[in-house]
Amino acid sequence: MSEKHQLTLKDIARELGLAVSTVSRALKSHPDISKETIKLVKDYAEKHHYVPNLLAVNFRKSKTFNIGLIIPELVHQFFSSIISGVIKEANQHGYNVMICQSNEHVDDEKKVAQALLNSRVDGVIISLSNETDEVSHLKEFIAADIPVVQVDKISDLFDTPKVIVNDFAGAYQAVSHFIKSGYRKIAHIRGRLNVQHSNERFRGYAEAIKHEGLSYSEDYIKVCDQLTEEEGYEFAEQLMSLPGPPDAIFCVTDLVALGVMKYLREKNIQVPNQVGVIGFSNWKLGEIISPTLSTVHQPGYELGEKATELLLDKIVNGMDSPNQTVVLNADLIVRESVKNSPAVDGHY
Amino acid sequence: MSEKHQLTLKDIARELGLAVSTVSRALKSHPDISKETIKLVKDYAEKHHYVPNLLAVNFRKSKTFNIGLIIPELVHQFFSSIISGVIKEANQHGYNVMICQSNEHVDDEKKVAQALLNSRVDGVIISLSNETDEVSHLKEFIAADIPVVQVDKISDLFDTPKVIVNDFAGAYQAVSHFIKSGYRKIAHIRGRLNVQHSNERFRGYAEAIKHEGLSYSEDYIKVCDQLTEEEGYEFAEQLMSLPGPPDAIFCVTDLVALGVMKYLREKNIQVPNQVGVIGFSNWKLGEIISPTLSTVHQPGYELGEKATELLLDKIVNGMDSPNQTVVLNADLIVRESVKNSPAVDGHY
DNA sequence: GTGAAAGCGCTAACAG
DNA sequence: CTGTTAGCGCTTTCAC
Repeated sequence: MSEKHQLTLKDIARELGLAVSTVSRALKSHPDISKETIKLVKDYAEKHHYVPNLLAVNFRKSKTFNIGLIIPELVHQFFSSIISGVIKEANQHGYNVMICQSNEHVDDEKKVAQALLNSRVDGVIISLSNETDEVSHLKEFIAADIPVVQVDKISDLFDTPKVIVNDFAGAYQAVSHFIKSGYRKIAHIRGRLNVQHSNERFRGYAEAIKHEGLSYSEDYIKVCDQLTEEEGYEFAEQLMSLPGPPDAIFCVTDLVALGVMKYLREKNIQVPNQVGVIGFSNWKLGEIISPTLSTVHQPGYELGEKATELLLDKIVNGMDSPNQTVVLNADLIVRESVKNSPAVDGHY
Repeated sequence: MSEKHQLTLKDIARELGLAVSTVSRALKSHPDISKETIKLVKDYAEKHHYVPNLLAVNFRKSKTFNIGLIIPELVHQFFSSIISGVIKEANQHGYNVMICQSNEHVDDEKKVAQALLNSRVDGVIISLSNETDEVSHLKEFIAADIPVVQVDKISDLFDTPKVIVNDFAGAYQAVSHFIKSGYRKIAHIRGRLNVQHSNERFRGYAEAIKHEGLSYSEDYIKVCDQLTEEEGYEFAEQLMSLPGPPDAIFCVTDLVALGVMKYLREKNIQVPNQVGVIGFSNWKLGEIISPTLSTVHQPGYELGEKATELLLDKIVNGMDSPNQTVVLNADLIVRESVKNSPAVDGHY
């Protein structure tokens, strides 16, 4: 294998009988440099495959061109969509992404935050762990002049740009669709009371029902703790055993909806004719089961893109710009688990 | 906000009346330095939260402490498991991971390879795209003295350390299990003829059947092109319409198996009693459908860990060590889609 | 227009 | 044991 001493500015300068600084400026088409010299240098660089030593450039500029991304877990369709959006947007602007997992634990979150701080990332995007209820470890970034953007799972205690999904509108849309399709007794299996997502989805559910002049009984609201299929199954059983069982169930997430569908199938309750089901998140598996699951799509990829856009803006233009909160739409995807009444067809 | 000029070695040297080099060496407990000085310096550094400037260190050492990871797609359970393993192992040794997607296109693969080359990563882990049939773009890494490790989707044209899954043994295990459970007419929906995975799984199928003194007819072998649920459904229909339909179907991947199960459910063919089904990959959704799907687990996380281990070895110890190929086991996970004959219980 | 020189923070040979 | 010195490759004043 040949000697692979990488070509440096010095080499080019020597060969061309120029000064290093001239070569450096020529390569960036500095106005001071004559057209001829620029051409000369650029041609030489191209011909000999000059590649700037990023290590040196970054050192000189005190920039790593790395941004940190802290998410609860990597192996998860929603989060990997976010990651994908972040990477694409970051790479497009010459930045790398350092991915860290908190595993939904605040201790891990603190550890990786410290690591990112030490490795001098240029900025950080974070989606908070479920356990996180104070943000001192994140404020250290701000203290070190490193911008932060929060995405999806955010905290009001921390003033940064934020990108979130409109859970309220998504839920509202789902429940309205139930009503337009002829369902009247709509139950909701919701998530924990202290989680913002769950509260917003619940609010969307309640508002949609109210807006249509309907009402729901407290019996129709069930609270999931772990958001598992088993809980869905369990709560479906409870709901369907009520004296007046619901004719539609809106679930806080797809996995819970699958548990519900499993129960209904076992009891030979027809979906969507006897009971309609809508989930939330648009997991791949909703397309695969039968009947296919109607759900509310969360635009993970776009969340990642947008968050990165906001972060790069802060990195490039400084921390002083105002901290906006961007809200992306969560849209209903209608599949077989909701019946298709004529009243609805008219609308779409 | 206070001035946040980061503390440097120079600062410490000045404060302590020492030379910069002494401070540098003290911080790494160099044997030449006296215990007292070491303690003095370390205490000071600790007290004032000295953090080495990685940019400078890396520049000096010509090391980025970045490794590149090229995978076909991020939003995919198997690949995100690999990523997760790579990140964990890399971080543990002070390396970052730059993730790039080829989107299963060789053109994208070439582009990201070039980008990684330019950004001077210390090493690369790659899982080839389906389209990749020549590896000149990867050999450039070797020419630049950057070690490469291949994982899962590999090429024989490129001599590097490799980490793969024992597809043959996994398939063999699955089909043997069918036979031990009392199934005799076992079909196989396989993948493309030019894909190594598919061929190995087919070989495992064929060998297991042969070993048990059985045989299969060519009618029982179907070739999937896209590995979709639809193809599974389609081929299940074809298989079950044969004059002598199979009593078990081994599928090249879980998604195909789900298509098969969908067909069987619709035709009211009982799984597992009339027909047994086994998939491959251990996707999350196999646990959720009913009956739950037996499948062969591919250890993605472990693949990622092992590949990183091999890569770091090359990075640290140089490129000259021999290129080993590590084969990890793919183990059968028995769930409800295979009947539980007494003959089997005895074995496990 | 171009060149000379300084310096980013750190490491490592070399010298005492 | 510790200090001096040089230098990694690049950018950026400041001269000419």
